[in-house]
Amino acid sequence: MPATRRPSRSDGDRSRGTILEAAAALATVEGIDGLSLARLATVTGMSKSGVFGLFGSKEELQLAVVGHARTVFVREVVEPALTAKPGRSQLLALCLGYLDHVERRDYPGGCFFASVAAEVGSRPGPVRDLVAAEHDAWIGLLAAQAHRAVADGELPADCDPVRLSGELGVMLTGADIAYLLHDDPRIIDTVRAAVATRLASPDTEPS
Amino acid sequence: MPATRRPSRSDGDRSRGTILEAAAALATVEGIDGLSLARLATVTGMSKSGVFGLFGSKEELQLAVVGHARTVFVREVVEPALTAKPGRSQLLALCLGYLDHVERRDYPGGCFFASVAAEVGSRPGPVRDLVAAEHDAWIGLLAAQAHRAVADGELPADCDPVRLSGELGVMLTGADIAYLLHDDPRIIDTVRAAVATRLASPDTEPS
DNA sequence: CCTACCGATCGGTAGG
DNA sequence: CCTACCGATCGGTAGG
Repeated sequence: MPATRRPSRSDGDRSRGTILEAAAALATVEGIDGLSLARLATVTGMSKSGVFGLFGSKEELQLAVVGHARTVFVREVVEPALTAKPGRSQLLALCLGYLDHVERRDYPGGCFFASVAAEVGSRPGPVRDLVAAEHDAWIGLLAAQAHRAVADGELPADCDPVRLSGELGVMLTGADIAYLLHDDPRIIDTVRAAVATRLASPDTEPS
Repeated sequence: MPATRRPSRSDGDRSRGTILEAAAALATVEGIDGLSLARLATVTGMSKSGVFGLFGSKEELQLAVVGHARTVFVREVVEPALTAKPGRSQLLALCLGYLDHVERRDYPGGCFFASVAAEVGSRPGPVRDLVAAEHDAWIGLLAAQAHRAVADGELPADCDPVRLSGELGVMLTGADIAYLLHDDPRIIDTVRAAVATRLASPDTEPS
């Protein structure tokens, strides 16, 4: 049993991870289209064509960056909320976890998906499609807990889980962008309170 | 009295206007940093250095584009709402006017300020500062009507106009981005209903 | 306002 | 993974 490192995690894998971590953070500031192979090479100490070779094209790099950001989002926002009781509590924990993630500045440009969604939302292509799919998955997570909360009587029976989750998602994305623009934590607190209120009072919206 | 055109609006003024109109629309899709003098020259039929000369630098062009977008925003969103009765009605009209503006796709990339705020929010500089100032002015407009609504008894006395306007601003920005990403008008309808509900029910938020 | 040009940087390729 | 290179495009300048 030699002490040499296991081949199961190659240098290439490690390089990929290093690049993706730097790229995801950079993308929240410069945009996912503003990523440059040369800059990533400099940051990670590789050659430009070395970075290129690991991904095959800039678009493949961008798709890999979105996948990496998803992993981070699950770890930083979703998983901590899973300890809360399913239903209203977990729904609230997911929303507050998102706002904590933004306020913590896990990425310098706030929430990766809010930032990139605003950038690629009006630019059709595989990157937009993947970002939209991940966003749907996130809203679906909120909707599932909203549904459970209604089923358990924690929210009014006439509350539409899909509309409620859409409304919450909109508030969270908006909070991220307003926070970036002003660097003022009061807007995060305002949205924390608004989310809590929304989940405490009956859903009296007209259809 | 010769029939020749008045000198009060020079060719340069007209060229500026043509460029700014194209640039504002382009910026909502490609980003305000993605604007290129060469592309704007092609679109407007000028030479690249002709465009450059009218503004002096790319940054000056960007600042002029933000100013133009402000004019459009006032014309498309603010002014139509001013016919509504000051207070709760005008506050609602401003919010619904914003959502109409987004759904109408006055710009291909939705609301200019939401798009550009997400882009430059984490990038310090004059462009960010100007965008932030215009955003503040918009929220201030909402806050003034919220204040009036409270004073007139149209909203509960314990409703904080600043928090309410921040909350509304967040919902509107979030709606814009979600609509871009999915091209689904249902999210706009959901937010229309949420805004109406928010302005109809008491402000029961904890401080 | 134009043509013609500058140095820098881009994504990607050749060849190893 | 590397060096060396490609054609294209960038913001900006010179000179008129």
